[in-house]
Amino acid sequence: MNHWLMKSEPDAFSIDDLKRKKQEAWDGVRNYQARNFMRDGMRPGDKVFFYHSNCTTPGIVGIAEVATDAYPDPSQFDPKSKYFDPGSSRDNPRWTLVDVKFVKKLKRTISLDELKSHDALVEMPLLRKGNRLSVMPVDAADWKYILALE
DNA sequence: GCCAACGTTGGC
DNA sequence: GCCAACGTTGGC
Repeated sequence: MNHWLMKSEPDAFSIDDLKRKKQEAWDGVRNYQARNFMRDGMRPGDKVFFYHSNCTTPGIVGIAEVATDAYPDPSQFDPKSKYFDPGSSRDNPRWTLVDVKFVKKLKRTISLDELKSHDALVEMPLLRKGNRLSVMPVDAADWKYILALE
């Protein structure tokens, strides 16, 4: 069982959107490293920190769960989608995704500022300088530590 | 809105 | 294979 962190801009798709829809295909990831984590690392049942980025208080706002194995991201084939990738084909899809389902909202946002204030977490990919990955692994120990902050 | 950091593209 | 140009991310 692996643990993950996935970023979303709440204006585009928030934890409340996931709560309402219960499950969602995590489309639009167009970064190879993030894709590889979803394709090669994620398994149904893995737990995910849902992170709000690009907002007033960036931070972890909830828990989700990987609901499917990886499969091709349909948006890459749709010329009308902003995620359309003319370099990809149905025979050989470039981008994959997983479905993610809602587990719960945290009682409060564990903000990026707060995470940064814990020496125990400085090695987290999320807190490393310049990291822009939208999908990344979380150590089991860090996962427990952060959950205990809630 | 700014800009640092970083990934991708494409000319050579 | 190098690297400049460009686009995107995301905190601030």
